[in-house]
Amino acid sequence: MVLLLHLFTMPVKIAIFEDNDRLRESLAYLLTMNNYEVTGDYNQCNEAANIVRVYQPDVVLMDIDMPGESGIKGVALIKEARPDTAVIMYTVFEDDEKLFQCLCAGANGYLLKKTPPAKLFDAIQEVLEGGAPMSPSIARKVLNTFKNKPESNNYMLSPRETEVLQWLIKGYSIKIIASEMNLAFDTVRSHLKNIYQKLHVHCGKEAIAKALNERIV
Amino acid sequence: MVLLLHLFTMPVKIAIFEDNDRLRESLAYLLTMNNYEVTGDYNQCNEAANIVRVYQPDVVLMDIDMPGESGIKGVALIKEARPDTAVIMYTVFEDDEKLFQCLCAGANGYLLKKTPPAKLFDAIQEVLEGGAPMSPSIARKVLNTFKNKPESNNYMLSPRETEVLQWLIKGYSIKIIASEMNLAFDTVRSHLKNIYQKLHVHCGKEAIAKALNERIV
DNA sequence: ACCGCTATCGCTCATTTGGGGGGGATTGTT
DNA sequence: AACAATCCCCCCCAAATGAGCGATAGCGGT
Repeated sequence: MVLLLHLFTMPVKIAIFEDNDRLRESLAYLLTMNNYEVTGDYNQCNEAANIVRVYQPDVVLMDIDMPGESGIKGVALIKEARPDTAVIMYTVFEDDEKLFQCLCAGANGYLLKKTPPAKLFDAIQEVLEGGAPMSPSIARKVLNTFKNKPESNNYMLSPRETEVLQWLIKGYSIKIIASEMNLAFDTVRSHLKNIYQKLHVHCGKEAIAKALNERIV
Repeated sequence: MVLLLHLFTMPVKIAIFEDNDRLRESLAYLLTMNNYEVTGDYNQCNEAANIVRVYQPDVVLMDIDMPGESGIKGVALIKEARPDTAVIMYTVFEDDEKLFQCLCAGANGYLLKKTPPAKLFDAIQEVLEGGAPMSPSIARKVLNTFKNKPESNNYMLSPRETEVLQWLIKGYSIKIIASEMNLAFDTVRSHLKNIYQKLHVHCGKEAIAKALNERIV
């Protein structure tokens, strides 16, 4: 509701970071023609923090490959300077490495450059409404990170062993675990020995690493 | 390309799992009227595995709250029986718990029931193209899981200490780390001592737990 | 030239841990 | 009744580890 009012009273302010001059100017033109206010377009993002502080754009379109600081760093700068600014990545890269670096830096959306203009407008609208516009292949990658590996879980830990493991992965020592669970010191060790066997590891550190990486918790 | 051909030759097959009779029938009607082939609509998903094996739907719309097995279990069943079937959750729930359980089970999309029909068709199209349609608020939740906590990292570990820590979180022993890094046993121990101080922990297990949970790696 | 920091290595000592035994109690299955 | 699985407890020993000392060498900043 508030948002719609806002849209009627003043145009959406957008900043563009993109080092390809032609593309950047095309984008600015396209957005301006569609009643967006382009507060500025830049061919590098070294000054991104100051720019968003001064012009307070609602949305930023951010390329990744630019001279100077990369767009990934750019997102971080912007999110630190003005968290309310929504940042949509706009890039040709679709490798996991760059994608997840951007997401970790706080990007609100991730569009591939092959996105048609109509979808671009949709995306801007969506991010303004609190969404997270992503190109289909990107969204798929993101969801896939949640899928469990099928083989990972079944180590047939008994309930009690699972419980001990949960204390272990908090970094607690045997002695502490024993007192937390109201067990004898040697009982906990006994459980641990069985856990190590079932996980095919030979010390607590390996067990913690394996448990946390394969989410057996 | 292949996909478009497919669309022209035969309608998209859809199965619906939804325990609200009125809603389920409305959906089936709506889809049928728009040239989709509804292979079946069901008020519970206990037999989901067999159903998708027999009718081989391209897309499944899956509710969560149903009598018998929950829709979350339903996704898992379907994905195990026929991974090629795209499953779109269609539910009123937007709590993190259920959301991430569905994603872990392998859901390909997640729509809230307040989604207007037009968007529903868009979503079906998107999932067929290999995307991951999500309601805006859901997509935002998903992206937020990637954002780093800002305060977490800066423990001022030196480059060398970081390197030692990276070996440590793989579960390696001091002796192994020393040989991997071509260092003396006591040097590694020395680094570890400093790491423990900087991380405010007092043993390797705690360090591993902290490093993995706060992604200092 | 001095200082601080890091990286490297060394030495003790007490504690923790892993690996190997063993046994008894309970429960559910065959 | 026999059996397997789980849970609980105990002992011993060798290795790994944490904590406390100290030392040298290099490197950059003042």
